[in-house]
Amino acid sequence: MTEYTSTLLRLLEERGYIHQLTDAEGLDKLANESVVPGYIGFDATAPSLHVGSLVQIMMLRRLQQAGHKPVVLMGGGTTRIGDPTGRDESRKMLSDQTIEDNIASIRTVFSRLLTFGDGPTDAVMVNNHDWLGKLGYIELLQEVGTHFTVNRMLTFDSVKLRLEREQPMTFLEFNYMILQGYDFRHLCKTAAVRLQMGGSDQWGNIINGIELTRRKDGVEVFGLTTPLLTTADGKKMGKSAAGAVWLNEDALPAYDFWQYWRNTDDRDVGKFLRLFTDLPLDEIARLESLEGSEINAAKVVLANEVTKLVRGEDAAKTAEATASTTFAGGGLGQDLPTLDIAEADISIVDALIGLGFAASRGEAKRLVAGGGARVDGSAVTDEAYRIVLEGKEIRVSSGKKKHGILRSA
RNA sequence: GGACAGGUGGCCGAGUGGUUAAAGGCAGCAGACUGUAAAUCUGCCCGCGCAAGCGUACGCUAGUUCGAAUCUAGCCCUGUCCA
Repeated sequence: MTEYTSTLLRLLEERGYIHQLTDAEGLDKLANESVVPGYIGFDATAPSLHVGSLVQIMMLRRLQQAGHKPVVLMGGGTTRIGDPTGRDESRKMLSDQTIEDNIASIRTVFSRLLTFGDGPTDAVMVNNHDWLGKLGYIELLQEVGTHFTVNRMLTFDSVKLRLEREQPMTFLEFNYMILQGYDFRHLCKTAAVRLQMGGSDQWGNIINGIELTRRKDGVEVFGLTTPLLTTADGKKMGKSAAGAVWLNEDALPAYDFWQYWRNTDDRDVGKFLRLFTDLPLDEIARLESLEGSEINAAKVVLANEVTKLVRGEDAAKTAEATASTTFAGGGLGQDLPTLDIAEADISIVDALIGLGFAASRGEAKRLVAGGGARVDGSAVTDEAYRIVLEGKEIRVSSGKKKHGILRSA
């Protein structure tokens, strides 16, 4: 398995990115001979990607590190269709303006992790709406319609599962795989792209593009998928207490982002370090071999490194400082959520809501009744309790991990 | 267009006239134990209210009834089969 000779495949293999590969030998050879432009497609359904997409983004980074050219494909066109893969329900339609805005917002993350420019190995970003949007229906049918059989399309998991579960699949969505295949061929022709990467659920879509390119142009292109990333307890990555773990700063504060990684399951530490940081492998091996509570040190390193890559050095430093004063010192870190109070005092319930720890008064009261609310570290069980500020900063906590600051305005 | 089946809380899924803010499970939150981990156990889990209680909620609308998620009619949506 690990007999690769190219820098690219060795790098991807040893850091755990490879799940399936269409033609290992062929790609290995190609990567040794020339710069390989490779792309990954991203949906523009939200203004930010979340950690579920981070593997893919990191893979583009590895591609560049290995001396190749990353192509970021924004699905401005395909997002209008909606990828049915792994979904039981049709995606709601987004307006053109929303999609454009989302793409602009998502772009900021890539600029941190990839080097963009005009050079041979500089990253570029393209939008498939630029070509899919212009495509005529008859033209599309002629171009690709002859190369796809419905028989085969029905066997793809994305379609088959939906049918088996008796969930509706619209004709619109049914066309998604065709358009994605079209993308691959288009990029191969116009940008010499030879490789498409993606999550393991994208295997079928990727294969379509490969076959289409081979049949239309006789060019061999390659596909590579990453393993489906789950946390050790079997959950999909990317969800946390507050919801999705967004990559964009304005969608999730750096401190929360840092905390997400800090709370990694013991068993995932090594895997995540390899995938999501640039640390050398021997260093990672040392960190992941830490036993018992010592592994917490490795989690701090993980949180620092990932935050540094995605949010920048300053964000990582501040988040770590906040965490260490808050948890170890019992003090107040500057990165905690803060609530400015104009009055002399505030009820515990309002404070919890104001800090975002409870969505309603009832929820806040339940939290208090359950013994989960703390003021300056000591539990408050009286829901009528009022916090008196007296000009000081006061720490209010929900449980052991969520802390916030009250401050006199 | 026709026949049949179905649309319940974030998700899955019971429930066929009052005892149903709606069983059970999952997810989530909190407590205990720990290491800001996992596993386990316990509590909570629509909103407002200190409370009694009130308001909303079982696709939509209009009815029947003292009383409806449960019955009736129309409509919308989905699936399967037929045209």
